[in-house]
Amino acid sequence: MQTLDIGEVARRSGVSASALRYYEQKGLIASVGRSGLRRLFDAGVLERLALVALGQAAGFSLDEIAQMFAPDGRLRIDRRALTAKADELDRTLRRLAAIRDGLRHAAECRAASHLECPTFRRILSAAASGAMDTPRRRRPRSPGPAEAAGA
Amino acid sequence: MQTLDIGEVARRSGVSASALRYYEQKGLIASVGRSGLRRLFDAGVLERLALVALGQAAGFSLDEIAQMFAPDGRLRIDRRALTAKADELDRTLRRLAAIRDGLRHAAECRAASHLECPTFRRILSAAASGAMDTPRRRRPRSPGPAEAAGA
DNA sequence: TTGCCAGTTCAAGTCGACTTCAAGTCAAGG
DNA sequence: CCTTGACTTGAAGTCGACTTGAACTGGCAA
Repeated sequence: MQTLDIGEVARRSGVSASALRYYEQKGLIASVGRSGLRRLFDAGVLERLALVALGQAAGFSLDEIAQMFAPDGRLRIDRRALTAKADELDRTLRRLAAIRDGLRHAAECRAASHLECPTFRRILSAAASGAMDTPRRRRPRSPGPAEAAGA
Repeated sequence: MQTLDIGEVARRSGVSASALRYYEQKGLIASVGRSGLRRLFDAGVLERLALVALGQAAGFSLDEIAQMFAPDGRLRIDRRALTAKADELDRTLRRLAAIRDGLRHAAECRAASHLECPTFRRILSAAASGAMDTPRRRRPRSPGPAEAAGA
């Protein structure tokens, strides 16, 4: 199997070289050797990176994702953790949907002040009660990936 | 109208005193005066905090939320921004729903290895293509609020 | 009058996921 | 042979939203 240098992996995966080194430190990926100082990666790293991206998208931290790989590199799925995360996503989805509706309402509502609009006040009190605690913002991530992991 | 000290506001709103001072620095809330060194807040601050919480839940940064209050303290709604955020939430919702389904599938799928499961591979390639870039994780936030802002 | 305790200030620290920087290495091309 | 430029390292910096720490203040009860 061909080996790729870090720049090649970066290009194909859309993950920056510095991030790749960071991932290696964290044990998320491994290089298969060196050419001088340069890391060489097996093409399989692209699939691995896709798994990492998927885990991140699901809301797992890099450390949690690292747990999902057995020392031998195989996938070690914890079904309980996945189900728990799916349930958490369900809750998040409900919360975000409510907020989206609230935003659309606020953008259209013609009440003199939103504070006088019953719908808005209902949403507001939900927020005040902590029922809507923070989701967290997505990153900028600009670079055009380019169809990694031949799936 | 009665005034509240910072501890009282913290208790009623579920927002820590240090966060309240931070919000004041940022111009998100204002105290109505002092008693010695101690800030005094008008009870209206609770509604204001509910608005802040709502903005955060919607994914606005504190700076963006600050923009939504006119200098006089009234709400200054930018309908365009709200609609844009609602649209963004729609995209996020779709993405998260897809991932949730993927997680549930992965938790139940009996393929020898997930990497051999077509459904999983499809999801994986979506992740690899960057189509699923990160949502961002919710904070711990433990303290039991207690029904602030009499809405 | 004293001493407590909740408040105050400003500076620095935290967390996660990276990025950036300075200084150094090395393989290949001219 | 020498330059170039993509790589290497470790340390430090970034961002947002707070928290924590140290040193201090001041109103109120005993």
